[in-house]
This record gives sequence, structure tokens and C-alpha cells, in this order.
Amino acid sequence: MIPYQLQGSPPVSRRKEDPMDGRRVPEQGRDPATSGHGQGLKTEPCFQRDPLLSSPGASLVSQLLSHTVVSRSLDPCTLFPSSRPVGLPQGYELGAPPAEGAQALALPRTRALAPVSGAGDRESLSDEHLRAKRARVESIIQGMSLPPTPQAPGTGVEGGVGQDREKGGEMSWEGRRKPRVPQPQRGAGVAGRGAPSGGSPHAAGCQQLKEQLCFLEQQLRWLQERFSQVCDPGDTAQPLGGAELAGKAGDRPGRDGAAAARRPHKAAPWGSSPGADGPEGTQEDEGMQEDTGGLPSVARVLSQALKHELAGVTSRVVDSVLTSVWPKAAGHLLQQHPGPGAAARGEHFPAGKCRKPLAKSSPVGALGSPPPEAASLPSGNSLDPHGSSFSPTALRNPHQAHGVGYTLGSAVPSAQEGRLLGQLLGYGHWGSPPAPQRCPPEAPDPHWGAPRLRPSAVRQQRCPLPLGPGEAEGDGAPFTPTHEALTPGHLKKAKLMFFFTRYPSSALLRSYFLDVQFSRCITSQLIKWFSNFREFYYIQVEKFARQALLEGVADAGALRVSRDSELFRALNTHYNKGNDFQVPGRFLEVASLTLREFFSAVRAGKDADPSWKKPIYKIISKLDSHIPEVFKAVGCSQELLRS
DNA sequence: CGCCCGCCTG
DNA sequence: CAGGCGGGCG
Repeated sequence: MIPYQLQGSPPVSRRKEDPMDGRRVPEQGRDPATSGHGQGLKTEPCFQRDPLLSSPGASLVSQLLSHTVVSRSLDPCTLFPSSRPVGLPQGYELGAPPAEGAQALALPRTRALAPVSGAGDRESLSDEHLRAKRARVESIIQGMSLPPTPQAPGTGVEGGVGQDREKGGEMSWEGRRKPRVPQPQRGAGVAGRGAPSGGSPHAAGCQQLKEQLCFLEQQLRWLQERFSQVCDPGDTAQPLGGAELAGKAGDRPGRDGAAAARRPHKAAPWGSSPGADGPEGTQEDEGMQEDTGGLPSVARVLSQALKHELAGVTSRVVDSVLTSVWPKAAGHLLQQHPGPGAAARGEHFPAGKCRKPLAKSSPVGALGSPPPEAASLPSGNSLDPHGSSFSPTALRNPHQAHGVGYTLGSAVPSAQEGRLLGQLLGYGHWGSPPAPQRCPPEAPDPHWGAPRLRPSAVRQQRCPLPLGPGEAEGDGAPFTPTHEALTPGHLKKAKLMFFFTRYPSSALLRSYFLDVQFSRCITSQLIKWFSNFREFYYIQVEKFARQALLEGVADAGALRVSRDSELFRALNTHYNKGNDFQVPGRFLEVASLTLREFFSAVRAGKDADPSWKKPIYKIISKLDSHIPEVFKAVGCSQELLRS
């Protein structure tokens, strides 16, 4: 009726927001060197600016070890007793074969925790092992996340850094990103940049691993958290069906209920009032309360199983990292897997103007470059939503640390890592069989990530340790064909990706949907999807912004999107139905900013201008962050459906 | 001209 | 979500 006429009527045809002039603005975020297209397009070499990477391979490891400022109670020395990073005296078997290497490192830690140095009864030490391994992963991740810090293993710097991290959540969002942004190519005089920019060979791999680890850790904790919620007797009187619960926990009152319980106030729709926040803070490591004698046997079993699996996987991840980060030690083992998988998948690119095989340009890698304009963020208080057990660094880094465009070699981290990580996340099947994989055959990987995504596995109550012969690889062909059309699984994946990127370029899409036979049609569809996602997103945000305004909110800065806010729930249920994915904190920041922008704009009456949203879109378009490589996992799309 | 964005409609 | 449309950009 009216609509049509309005639409056509020239006068003030509604609000004809034109696409932002910076059309390619979105690309900006992807192009580390520039914010437009100015100079460097695919300038691979230039991006290796990450401070951490700028140090020679050897010292890289040193840093990993020396920066071991573990969260509370963990003493670096405990983790790495005699192993002195820098010199690495009697070559602490860092490069030792995977499994063993891990053990070697783990033991000391274990001993520290349990004087019962008895390496015999592993069963009873499982917990310690788990913790130890987790601690190690954390420390490594944290270490990698930390600034270059001149080779000062045990200097006081550590302490300072550590504390800083503690406050990580308080640093302003822009403050965290900004630093690296302005950095031109050739290291300016920035202090931290002192380190030479050597060891670029492993740089790429390292960066990716770092990034993936961060992401991985988040997901792991997420899993654990959810797991414990499921098993927690107190968590509503849900029948201990563990498995089934897991699947629904998300939508159902189960989780939300629990959350609500923790935060009764259920603040205003637009978010919780400042100060009154500390989301997961309370139940911190609910997972830590583990073996509480209270857990029903079934739960206990599940708990144990999960712990064991976690331990194993964690251990492997660590090995993987060490191996990649410190190839020298890894001996021949290392072999810079340029990703045969990548090559193999490259063929998926149809003719036309498809980008070159991932092998080089990797628009993806170029991604994550921190938006220069991030400064525009009015966001005063940056949040780190969950000041909980999460190591702040782990949370704040995945999106900024990756910053520099690494990725020169394989855009795909190496089928191996991809696999491991992917499986950890439950994206179990892999179409990339090639992977020269070094994963120990006995690796329980195949089952990993299953706990929640594949209830059946849990239900069977497989024996804790290794793999349950039951469904070994059995289900489904390991080969994922390249789809001609987009499937529901792809849609789901796209939605999750939206949490990282609102304005993906077609190139990026192509690089993340490797199991799809791209065509103009497919590409358009994907782009359309994101367009739709955006539409929904902006509509929601605007709605809440207006609501906040009506409710008398005065300061835009008070607006915040927390995991408890209605807005978040609205968005989450649309992009993350089932709630089986931990929404990256960064998304909350972006959403918060969007909310504030809308709020301010509306309050200022700018909405009178037909294209008042344009500026906002422009801002938001610059906030895309790098999408975890895991999403490239072939089969990921399919697996997602099952969850 | 193709690509993509955003809006609107179904 | 998908179509269709107008529109800006390279």
C-alpha cells in the first residue's frame, strides 16, 4: 500500500541510505597496510609486524617460556623448572616428539602440585595433569600474547606485564587495538618494536597458531563451562541425561536460568548498568569444582572423560605449537607444512576471477588488520565481559593480536592444525585427507568436540581415556564433497562467522567456504546472507538504542551489550541458535559501539537525515575481525548442523 | 558493466 | 531468507 508509493516517491523516499561511499571500506579491515586500497594490496611481507614475531625464532620460544606469567597461583618456575628459555641449556626436550614432549613439560608441574612425584598412579593424577596442561597452554598463550618485551626472562618486567594483564579488561578497547594500528611499515621508534624482525619463517605459522590457540582456549573453556553446567546437579532439576541436555542447554532455561540466577537483576534491555557487571565472574571456574563428591556417578564419569580428553588434546595442541613455533627443536618433525591441504582445496575455485590459490595472497591473512579508525570509539570502558577465570589475554587477543597480517604461506594453517583445532570444536569431519599429519594415530581427536555436539558419544559413556572404539570414524564419510549449493550447514556457519565479520568480502567468503563450488550465484547468495544478517543486526540495535533513549538513558557510554542483555540475546538467538558457540567478546564490543552510535545519533536527531545510518555503517564496517581459521575446516559446515 | 550495498517486500 | 530495485563505485 503506502509503502510502495513511498518507495517510489522521490520527495523524501523514506531514508534512502546510500551505501557508504567508502564502498570498499569493509575491505579496509582486511588490508592491514592500508585502510582503503591505497598502497598495499596483498603485501604479504609487510605485515609481519607483530612484535612477538619480530624476534628470531629462538628467542620466540624464549619469550614463550619467559612470559609465563600464569594466572593466579601459577608460578612460572613451577612450569618450567630448570628449563631456561634463552639458552635452553641442556636442551630441555622441547622438541621431543609430541606426546612425550608434553609429558616432559607436564611432569614438573605435576610434581609441584602433588609432592607425590609418583609418576605411577596416573589415574589419580589426571586432574593435576589436566590443570597442568591447561596452565601450560594458558601460559603459552599468554606469553605469546604479551608484548615483545626485550629478552628479559626473569626481570621485573614480568611482574608489570602480568599485572597489566590482570587489568586487561579495563584497558580501553581502542587502547588495546590502537597501538599497533598506526604502526607504519618499517618499525618506527616505538619502544616495543626494538626487537629485530627476524624469524619470519615461522612467523606466519606462529601467528596463526597463537590466534588459534586463543580461540581454541575460549572454546574449550566454553565447552567446559557448559559441560559443568550440564552436570551440575544444582542446575535445575534436569534429568541427568547429560547428552540430551547438552544439546538444548542453550535455548532452554537451563543455561539462561543459571545465568539469571547469578544475576537476578536482569538489567535494562540495552544492557546492564555499569558497575553492576561481572558476568561469569561468580561461577568462575565452575568446572574446577569438579569431582565434588556430589556429582552423580554418571556425571562423574562424564566429567572424567571430558577431563581426559581435554588433557590429551591440550597436550597435543601444546606440542603442535611448540613444534611450529620452534621448528629447530622439533627437528625434522617440523617441515613447514605449506599446506598441501590448501593446495588440494584450491581447486575448488572455479575459473573466473577467482583469487589465486590460497597458497599466496591470502586475503584472509590480510584480514584482521586493526582498523585505524578504531579511535572513533567513544567507548570509554572497554569490557572484558567475563572477568572470570578466562585469562584476559586469551580473550582480548584473538581479535587484536592476530592483527598483523601474517599469513604468507598457507592461508590454511596447515591441515594438521586445522584438523586438530577443528575437531576440538567439534567440526569433526575433514575433507582434506592429504594432510601429512603428524597426529599420533592413537589420537582421540576424532571424538573430540563430540561431547556436546554429538550427544550420542557421551551417552555411550565411553571409557574416559582414549577413543571409544564405538564410533571410531565410523559415522559419515570423512570426505566432504564440494557442494554445488549452499546448505543449511553453510548458513549456520555463515551466521557464526558474522560474529567476527559483518562485511566479508567475497574473497574472504571464498576462502572460508572451501567446500563450496563458488560461482557468481553462490557468492551472491553468501553476500546476500550477510547483508540480511546485517540488516537484522542493525535493526535490533537501533531498536534497543531507541528504547534506551526512551527509558531515559542519558549517557551513551552507559550503554553496553553484555551477554546478559536483551539485545545480545536477540542477536545470539539469531546467529547462534542452540547457543553452542561462545560468542567472541569482540562482538560484544562491536555491538556495544553500534548501540552507542545509534543511540547518540538518534538522540541528536540525526535520524532525520535520510542517510543518517551511513556513518554508523561505515564505522562498524571497520570493525571486522579475523575469523578463526577453524572456520575453514572442511566439513565444518556439515558438522555444525549436527550440533 | 559488474559488483555490492542497503532498502523493501513477500 | 530470497527477490527485486535503485544506486555508487571501479
